[in-house]
Amino acid sequence: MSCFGGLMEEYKYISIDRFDGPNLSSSAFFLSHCHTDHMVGLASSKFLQTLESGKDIKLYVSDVTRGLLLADPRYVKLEKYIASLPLESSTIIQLNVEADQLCSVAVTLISAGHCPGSVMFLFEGEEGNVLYTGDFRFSKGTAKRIRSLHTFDKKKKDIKSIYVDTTFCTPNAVYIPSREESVSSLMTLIREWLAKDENNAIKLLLSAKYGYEFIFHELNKDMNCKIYCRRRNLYQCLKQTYSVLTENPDSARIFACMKMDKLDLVGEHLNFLSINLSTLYFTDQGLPEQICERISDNSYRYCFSFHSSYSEVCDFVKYVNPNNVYANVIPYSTASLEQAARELTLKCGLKLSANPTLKRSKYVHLQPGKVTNESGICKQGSVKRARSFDL
DNA sequence: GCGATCAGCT
DNA sequence: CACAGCTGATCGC
Repeated sequence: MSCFGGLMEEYKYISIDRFDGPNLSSSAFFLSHCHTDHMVGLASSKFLQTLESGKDIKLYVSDVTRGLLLADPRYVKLEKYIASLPLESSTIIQLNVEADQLCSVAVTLISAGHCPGSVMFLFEGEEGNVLYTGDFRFSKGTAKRIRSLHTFDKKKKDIKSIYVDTTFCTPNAVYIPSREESVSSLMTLIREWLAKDENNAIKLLLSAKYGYEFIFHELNKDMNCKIYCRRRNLYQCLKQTYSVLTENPDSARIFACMKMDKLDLVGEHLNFLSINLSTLYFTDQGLPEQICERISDNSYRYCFSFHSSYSEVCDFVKYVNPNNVYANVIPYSTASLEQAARELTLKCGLKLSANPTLKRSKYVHLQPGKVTNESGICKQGSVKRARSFDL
């Protein structure tokens, strides 16, 4: 769950993944992907007023994110102000920072492998090269294949700061099965259950709106059937996914449902096997290859993650070799963003630059959805100060 | 009656 | 179990 407050130490005139409070003074906005903890304030009238101020303020997103936003009535009114940027190609953005002060920054979108449309943002300009990862899932070795992290002569770019998805930066999540491993095992179970009886059906319990599309596609290929999804209409911009889903429960044997959705209307005559897709927290005693857990005869829990494991995050951060590391997420069993950044830094064996300005950081990182006043104080008193770790 | 916000739940 | 999101209550306009 993102705790990023929206503002970075560098490029203070832009906001990313937060659209409320102090962020409303920003001159440009970036949305990394369509999960609600990254969209706080996006549907608010205050944010719309900011865009309508006539200062040419835009919301920059990937093409797919734009399509997903516009499929949701809450965001249609933002349409005029949404600018989609291409992947892996640097775009120079001019910004009206103050009344007569122009600033420019080059931004590159990097596909983040978290959910449809998800991207990282690489900013390059006077404040140095800064990488905001958003949420991501990269397997080991992905970083060296990302062109925009390299110069034309294939040398690594110098990265001043990285703002990292530290969701699973905890010793319990050093290893998480790949999506392929998860889905392959999942399909065996589903195949067997469906073959047993023609009234047998599958209920996939999901906890996020987007991020499970890989499963839908693999199941569709393997079982040659469409997957029921109440929210199929949100996928209109993704023809492939749209085509493997159905809104008609009568024709389906596999039902993808949000955990809190009431499914009472669907398939009363069917004999359901429930599969809860969640990311297990692997304990020190747990077997790393453990993917599923049987809860009862007709209920399983399966590990499926759209965030990188701790070792995948380390592999990426080591490769990028930044001077400063900031955490965007407080991992389970970790006290603070600072601790998360410190531990990640140590684990990656990074040598950080001593930068005195960072010690005076006033940039608050917030718990999502808890802003109650203009000064950005959380209701629960959980204001987090962002700071990189100086060795 | 509407939108915004929040507690509670999964 | 903890990846994020929905429902329903309440408040203010």
